[in-house]
Amino acid sequence: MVKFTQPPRGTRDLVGEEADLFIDLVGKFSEIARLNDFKPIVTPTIEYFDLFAKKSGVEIVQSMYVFQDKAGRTIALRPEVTASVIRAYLRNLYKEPKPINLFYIAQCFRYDEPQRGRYREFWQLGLEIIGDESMAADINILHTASEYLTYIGVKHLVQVGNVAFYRSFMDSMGVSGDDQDLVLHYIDKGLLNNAEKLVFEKYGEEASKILRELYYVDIERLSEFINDYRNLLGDRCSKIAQEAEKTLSFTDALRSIGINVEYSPSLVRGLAYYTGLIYEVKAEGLDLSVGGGGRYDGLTEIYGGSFEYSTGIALGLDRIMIVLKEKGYVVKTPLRVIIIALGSSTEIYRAAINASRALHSSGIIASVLSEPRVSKALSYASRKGYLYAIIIGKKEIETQSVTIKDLTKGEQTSLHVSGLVKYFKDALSS
RNA sequence: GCCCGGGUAGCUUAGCCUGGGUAGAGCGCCGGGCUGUGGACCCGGAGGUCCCGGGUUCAAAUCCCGGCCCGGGCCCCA
Repeated sequence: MVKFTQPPRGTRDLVGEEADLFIDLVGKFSEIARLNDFKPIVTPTIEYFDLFAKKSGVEIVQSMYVFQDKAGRTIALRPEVTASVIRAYLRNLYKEPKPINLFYIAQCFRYDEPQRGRYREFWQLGLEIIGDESMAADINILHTASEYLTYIGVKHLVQVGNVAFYRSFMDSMGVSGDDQDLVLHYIDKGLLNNAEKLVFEKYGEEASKILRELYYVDIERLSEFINDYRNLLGDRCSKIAQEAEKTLSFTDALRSIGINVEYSPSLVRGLAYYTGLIYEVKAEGLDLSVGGGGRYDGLTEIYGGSFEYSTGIALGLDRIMIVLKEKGYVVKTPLRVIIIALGSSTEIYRAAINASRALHSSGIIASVLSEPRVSKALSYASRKGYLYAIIIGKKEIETQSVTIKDLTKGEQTSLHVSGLVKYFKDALSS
């Protein structure tokens, strides 16, 4: 039987240090995104099921939370945010000058079997750029993501792939769209043999040989490789050569700005509507990826808009938290003081509240505890980790003073109320 | 969907294999020692359908069967 105190499977409560960490990381993401001039976007947690059914692969659709609302609409909890961003763009932002840089912080839902780093409710930190064909957009995305990860102390590696290679070659070799999806699916799973076998049986030995070579080809040799198959590729040759060039200069560019990057031919992220460059972010010390994204040019068309370029990334906040927790990351806590109102007379309480307001105006965290016994109040204060306790009781009211106790040193001083803020400003700066 | 491990106080858990008396402990919480001075310490207290149901037995947290729930692995993803 489920206890009432237990949240549904695959969801969790964040309390204490975990909640602090969560809020800290969300704040820092927003900070970095804004510094890079991304604008926030907030979209609904629920969407029409069809929005996702159109874009995402079978896997995602099957793992969605779907239900009928009271009016019989088929609604889904979002499994990801990109579809919503594109929808919102088509409705509200299409007239804006391009490119449009957007960021979001959003919880998503997938009905998977929960395990380490995989929850049914999870948080994504996302960046999207709409309306920029150039590689600069992808660099901007990854640079921003990387700047964030570095800021919070997560060492990371970016793996880069490009689905356009496989698609173009397979187009040239006459591989059907469905078979292409299957091949990419196999490659994604690391089952090159299955992919080869499929291609061999249906499209011949030559085709499977090329597929294999493509899988192992070095990025530096890619252009050369494409040149070797100039005849086969025909007029696709120039397009794919361009993609190869783009991929190479993309990785070079990332490397030149100090990002750890590697080309990974087996990276295909087969499901969604990725059209070119794709990337995945691995954090040091975690098998799971902490982020992924890529180009999805033309997704706007699928939703009935005009063609637009777009690219983006989503970082998994829950997984980033795992990395940081293992590293022993601690959120810095600012100065917190507690004001002990000794007794419950209106005068004392008023003085205590006024003191807290004065401290707040200087950015100091202060709260009032009403408690007639000093020993209890101080016990609470020290166990709660306050550095200072300010005592206000009868004596203090009579003399217009406050008693400040430094809980670390055990020292205690008394001063006039007017000197309260200055005391803590001095404490802060020393 | 498949595979493994679990479910005993708010939390972490001992006990289960090898059946026996009132189910223990640590942490936390509350109170007192201490009516204007904390942490530490000492004393005391509250808090349990031992996941649920059935079976075996004089007797079940413990053994058997069924179910529910949770975590982790495969796969896939963030």
